[in-house]
Amino acid sequence: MAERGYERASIAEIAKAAGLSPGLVHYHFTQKQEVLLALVEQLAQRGRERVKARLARTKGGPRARVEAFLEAFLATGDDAEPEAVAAWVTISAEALRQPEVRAAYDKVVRADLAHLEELVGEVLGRERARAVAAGLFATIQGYFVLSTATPGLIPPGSAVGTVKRMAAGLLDPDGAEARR
Amino acid sequence: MAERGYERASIAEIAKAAGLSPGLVHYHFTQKQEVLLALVEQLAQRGRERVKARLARTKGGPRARVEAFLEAFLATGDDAEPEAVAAWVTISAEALRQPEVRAAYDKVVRADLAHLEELVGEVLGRERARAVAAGLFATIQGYFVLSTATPGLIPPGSAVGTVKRMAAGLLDPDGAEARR
Amino acid sequence: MAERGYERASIAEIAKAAGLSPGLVHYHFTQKQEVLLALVEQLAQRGRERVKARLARTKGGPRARVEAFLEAFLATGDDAEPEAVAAWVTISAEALRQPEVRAAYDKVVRADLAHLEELVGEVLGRERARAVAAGLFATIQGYFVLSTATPGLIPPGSAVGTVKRMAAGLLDPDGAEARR
Amino acid sequence: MAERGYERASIAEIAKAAGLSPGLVHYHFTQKQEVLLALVEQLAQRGRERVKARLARTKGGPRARVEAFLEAFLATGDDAEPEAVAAWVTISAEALRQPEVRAAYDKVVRADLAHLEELVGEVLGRERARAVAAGLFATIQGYFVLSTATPGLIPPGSAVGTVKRMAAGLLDPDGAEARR
DNA sequence: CATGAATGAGGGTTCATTCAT
DNA sequence: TATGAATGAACCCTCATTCAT
Repeated sequence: MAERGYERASIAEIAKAAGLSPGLVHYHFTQKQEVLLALVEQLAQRGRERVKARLARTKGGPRARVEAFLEAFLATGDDAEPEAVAAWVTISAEALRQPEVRAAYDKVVRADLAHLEELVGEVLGRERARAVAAGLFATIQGYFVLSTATPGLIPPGSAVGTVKRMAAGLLDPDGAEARR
Repeated sequence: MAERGYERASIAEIAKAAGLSPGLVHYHFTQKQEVLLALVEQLAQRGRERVKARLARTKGGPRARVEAFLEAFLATGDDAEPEAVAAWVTISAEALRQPEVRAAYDKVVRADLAHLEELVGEVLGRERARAVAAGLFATIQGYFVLSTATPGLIPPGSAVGTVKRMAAGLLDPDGAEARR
Repeated sequence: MAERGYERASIAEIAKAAGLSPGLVHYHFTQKQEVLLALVEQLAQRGRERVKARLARTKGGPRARVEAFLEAFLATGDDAEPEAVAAWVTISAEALRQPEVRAAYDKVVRADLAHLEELVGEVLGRERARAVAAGLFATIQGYFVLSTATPGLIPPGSAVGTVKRMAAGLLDPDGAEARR
Repeated sequence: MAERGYERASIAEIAKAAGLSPGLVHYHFTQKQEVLLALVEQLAQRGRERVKARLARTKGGPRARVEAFLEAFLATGDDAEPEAVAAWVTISAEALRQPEVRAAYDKVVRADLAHLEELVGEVLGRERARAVAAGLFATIQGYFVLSTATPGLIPPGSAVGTVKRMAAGLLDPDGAEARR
């Protein structure tokens, strides 16, 4: 599904790639959609682990923790998973049409966003945390889309740095805005 | 295609919605894909006009012009076009798989991004403008995705304000970062 | 469908028998079920014509008209249509499960039964006509089933005569019962 | 099978309803068809018992015994088994296509019919008994079909009475016909 | 420029049946 | 006896595309 998209990934091909017979796929998954839902869960799980791992080795304060979260999604190192990113973009597109996919996607996004909001909340007051977290999260999603759909457009390696500067600006209590 | 997605939007249904016969659609478009490519062009055109209109009525300096650009994509007023946003998200997902769509998408994104980069360049030096513009553009794309795939998640009306604050932070010469 | 039954009559086979491509069958019939519904209509039409024709050439009184109706369904002559009978039995079985088929079947049966009831009503009072007509109609249906499912069981040619005697008994005002 | 029809009653579902595993069903029945054949036997057995029970408590003469037989199949009381009737209609439809089912169905019908013929033979001479019994049996089958496929059409409770009057007419030695 | 019937490949899904355990 | 994963054929249905008119 990451390679071909949801519709063009046929059950027959999925089965073949997994070394299964087409019938067996339907023995384990009632519908094709459930394969996608399972993928959502898998990616969500992997994402949570990445965040957890990054936070675990973060020594700094609240700001550093927010940055660790952003790095977990955007760092381009050995652990970058371009296929997972492509899968995630595919899922978000399917979430527009399939209610069940939307529900699963929504749940994952809410959980991640809640986590980021919590981290942001340690720096800012709660009232602004929601919008700030949502903005940073949107930036992550946007980088996902652009990095897969228009490869080469984003200056390589710039994503993490840029989003961190965005975070810095948003988390700055007396804001750049104030100084204008 | 905005409603059903590319694959599920059948030529027959498209024709019906347009008051045409299926055969006539193929008289004007060699392949189904061309309908999508035409949609890309249409949306791009509309987007350019929105930006142009916003910039035309902007009185402020360079910073205000950057903000006008951001507003053109994210302002939630009478001229909001949720269906166009859904179409755009669909297009970006198709760009992952179909080379021709990718090319068209890429072209549009590059043009828009170049425009934003130019506006940003009036504030910052050229060297940082690219990454900053890319970051802000990614945020816009991300808001597009989240607003259509998880409606209700983004605090209503917060997008423009948040992205403006992000811009302010990024455009601030001695940056919040510097003060840390 | 008359030959193989509803489930085992595949669209591919139906198409082939009709000299059509499978896709074309679905161009004219939304679902396989609609083919069956069309068959119901066709059989009903043919049935009505048979009754009409028999009644047209009947010279006798009300009793003869009832008998003409019965003959239209059970006479075993040149115009016997064993395949139509098999189709009708198949339809009645499908009517048990498929609501749409049931509705179509019900409509046809009600119309035929109403006609018979009217004919019977000319002999008996209205109040008993319903039950008598229903009984004779049931006998017709039963002969249909038995003649196709257990060929050779029914003494050849006995159906019409027997059901006419049944009718005579039921239509007899002072009934055989009375004399017991 | 009574609920869904033969084809749509999957082994998996049958197994589940019986609290068995699909594999075990095939341990006891070589083919799915055998499940249907077993059902035929079961229904036949139950039918024979019903007739036997009715005859056992019948005090009257030959005519009463014929009526007892008819009541065994059509009486609508506490012991009515609509599901069994639906099953029987299903079986008769399958008998049209599957030779083995036809054989089983044929055997059961012949046995029942022979019994009825015997009872009728005690009133009439042997030579007419066959056709009369077949007619009455056909009526029973027809009521089965109509009562399940078009519920509400047959005046409730009218079946037994009507078929008894039919029997009376047929069994009347100097027949209604004679008096016409 | 326009219609809409026609094609045929391909996809999701079901399911009787098998079989290792 | 019993399980339930596994198979693979078959089926209904969809749909982009073609084409005679």
